[in-house]
Order: sequence, then structure tokens, then C-alpha cells
Amino acid sequence: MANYQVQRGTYDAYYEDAYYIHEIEDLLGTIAQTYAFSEIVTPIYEQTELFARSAGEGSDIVTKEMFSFTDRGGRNITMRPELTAGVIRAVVTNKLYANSDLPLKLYYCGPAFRYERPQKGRYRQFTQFGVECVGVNSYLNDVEVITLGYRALMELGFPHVILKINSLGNKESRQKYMTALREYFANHIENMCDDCKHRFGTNVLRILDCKDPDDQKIIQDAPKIEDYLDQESKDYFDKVKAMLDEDQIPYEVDETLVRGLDYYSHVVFEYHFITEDGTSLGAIAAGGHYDNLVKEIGGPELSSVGLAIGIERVFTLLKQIAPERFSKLTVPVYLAHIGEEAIDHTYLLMQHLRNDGMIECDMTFENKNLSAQIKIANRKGAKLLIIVGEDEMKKYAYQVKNLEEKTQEVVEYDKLIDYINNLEIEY
RNA sequence: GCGAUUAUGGUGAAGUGGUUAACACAUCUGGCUGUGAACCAGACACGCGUCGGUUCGAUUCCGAUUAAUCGCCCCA
Repeated sequence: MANYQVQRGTYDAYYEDAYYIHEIEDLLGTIAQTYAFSEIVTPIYEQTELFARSAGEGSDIVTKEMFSFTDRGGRNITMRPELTAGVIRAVVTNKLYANSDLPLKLYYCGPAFRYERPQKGRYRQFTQFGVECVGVNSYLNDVEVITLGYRALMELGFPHVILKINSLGNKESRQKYMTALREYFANHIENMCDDCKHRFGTNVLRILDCKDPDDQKIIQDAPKIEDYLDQESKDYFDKVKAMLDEDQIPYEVDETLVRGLDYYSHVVFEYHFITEDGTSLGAIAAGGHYDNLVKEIGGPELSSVGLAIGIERVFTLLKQIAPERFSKLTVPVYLAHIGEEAIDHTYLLMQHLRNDGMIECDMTFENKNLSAQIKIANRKGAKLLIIVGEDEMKKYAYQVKNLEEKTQEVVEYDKLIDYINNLEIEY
């Protein structure tokens, strides 16, 4: 007999987990809607080329983390490693920019795939929620997205969130800065760690993130992005910061924040959360401004700003800091029958409650004795137990027992739904 | 892709180179066929992640493999 197991880096969600993950996604969707973003659903796979172009040929995502395959028609296919590229592709394919008021404000939620070493809050199939604002015409678009992310995390129940922001400047500023960095590190790279040597070739900016203490000393004296931003880039960043201040969104500027995707420019940001016992899952959400992606993918020149939230990371952390929020799911009303003859009658009564009263209820179809049924009701967390026996069937009036207060009274068939609704049971 | 730790039932877990793999919780049955407790008597791993090896014999030793967790890389 084959012994199947869940694939590495994937997981099954059921019962409370499935329910609350959905609740988190719904809440995020609602918040995005209040910011006037509308949902977009795009395919889970796209042609490989799309991701190779958008994420950057040299990025780790492209070089070693993609789930790629050739389909039966010989096409090169990749399971999306992130959703932005697909969303922008959809915008271009459907020419959404042509007949809508800009900017386009879209949100998405769905699975993404990266072939990585799994860790806590980090899976090979994971869920991203995010927003994209395509065709920005004001620094306020950036502010709006950053704020949306911050408010969303607060709304989800994080007691505090560290928002880090930085500016990579426009394309020219960024180019100049990267050249300066390359020149600077060229003289030091010999003495730096292997990872940095690798980054030197692929993405110099990433060297700034290095945690090696010896490298840190070298990095401290490296050119600062601030000095390479041209006036336009500086003004842009200043205006963003000023408005965040105005709107009382706390942030800290982190000059080493560069992000891994090649398409970012101007403002980039990350949201971090550290629990009291020091657990950090890295960024729980992150995003940035990008100027060239739409054009790169075949559309007009449109600047955009976007943000992605890692659902699994959010859920893992929230469960750790506020487990009481994710309480056991219950069935509020349970029906019990006495004697085999009462089962069918009870079933019809249950259907009446469900269909005419939208009352969540359940019963067993087995002929069990009453105490066994009470036990099941308790296990399911029922607040109310309706007992159907010989007498009750004759009179169409039932014993309704409040399992918490241990009280009991007789309620007639016609009044049952109102009776239950008036109790205002908390689900 | 690199390094480290771990792996026993539905759950928490103890344990040993050799007859029946503790204990607890949960679950099921009966004592108790109209009311949630307690109690009593039973049941519940033909198996110790998987596959090989050493051995007269392995869950226990060795190897490989798979998975989880942690660190790195990277990222949500």
C-alpha cells in the first residue's frame, strides 16, 4: 500500500485553520475594497518568460526557485512565484489601462510557488494577498498603498508593526548609485564573505543587507543612496515621508532596505513584526514602487506601486500572539432524539430550522441514548439542545435545553425559530 | 543550494539488542433504553517515519532516504 504524504513545503488546512485563514483573507479583501481596490483573479501559471523578465534574470527567484515545466504542447510554463507579474500581464493583455480612469487599483489573493527550503511561516506553496496601483499620478498613490498595508496589519490584530521604508530613486539615480557601489566594493570584495562575493556579481544592492559583522564595517563606509538621489527622487521621497507623518503612520527609514526584485524604484517598504519572545518571521508584508514593469511586459509607460502580504506568516504569528482569537468552531444548536421512532421526526425538525431559520444545527442519525447525545452536543460546543421524544412528537412541542445555564423549557414547533433567534446565541 | 537537531498510537509522551512496547488524555462498549458528572469492567500501536545493512534476533546499532524545526541564502 502506497504511503502518500503531503509534499515538502505544502500543508493541509482544515477545521479552524481553514476557517480562520479564510477570515483573514476576507478581512484583507474588505479593507482593500474600502480603499477602492477591486479584485483581480489571474492564472496560477504563466509562460516562464514573463517571470524571468519581470523578477530579473539574475534574481534568486528566477535562477533557483521556480517551479517550471514544459507542457504537452512544448510551452515553457512556470507556476507563479509571485502575483505582480501576472496581474500586470493581465492589465496589458486586456488593455485595462485604456478604458479606465487611472490609476487602476487592483487587489489579489491566491497561491504562489517557490522552490525553497521550508521553515516556519515559509512554504513552497504559499498564499499572497496584495494590491497593485497601476498608472500612479501622484506620490499619494505610494502613500495610500503603504498606509493600506499598515492599516490592514493593524486591523488583523498586530499590536504593533515596524514599517521600514527607503528610496531607491528613479532609474538614473539608481544606476549612478549602483555604479558607485560597485566601484567601492571592488576594492573590498576580496575580504568579504562568499555570499557578498556572489552578490557583487548579481545584485550589488543586496550586499547592504549582509549580516556578517566584519562586512558590516565595510558597508558602513559605503556610498549612501541619499547622496545619489537626484532632486526629483529626493522630492518624491520627502513628500511621501511628509504625508506619512501627517497621517500618523510610524515608519523608520532603513538605507539598507533594497528588496530582491529588480523592478523596484523610488519607494520600497517592508513590514516586520517581532513577538515578545523575539520570534520574527522576516517581513510579513513588503512592496514598492516600480516604473518599468508595465512597459517591460509590453504595455505603455506606466508607473505603479504595489504591496504583498504573506498570509501564512500573518496567520502563524497571529496564532502565536493571540491564540484565543482562533477558538474552536462550534455548532450552536444540537438535536437529540429518544428512541428509533423519533429519528426521522427529528431530522425533519432539523431541516425546518436550517431551511426556514438559517440556524446552524446538527444531530446524529444513529440510535444513541440521550446521555451519549448530550455528550456529542457538548463536544461540538452546542449552546442549545432540542430533545425530541414520544411526547414531544405527539404535541409538536419540544424540550429546549440551554446547555450553559442548565435550564430547560418547552417550545412549540411554530415558535422554535423565533425562540432560538431571540436568545442571541453568540457563535 | 549549504549546515544543525529531531521522527514511537487520535494526542502528550516513557522505554528496551530478545517472551504481551509503560503511563496519561481522548475515543468506543457494557454496568445505566428521557438528560450533561463521578465510578466500575473491558477495548484501542501485528507497530516504534520509510528502505536497506549488521546480528541467531532490532523499535533500540549503522547507512541511505523522506519530513518537520532552526541557522545561512533568499523572500511574503
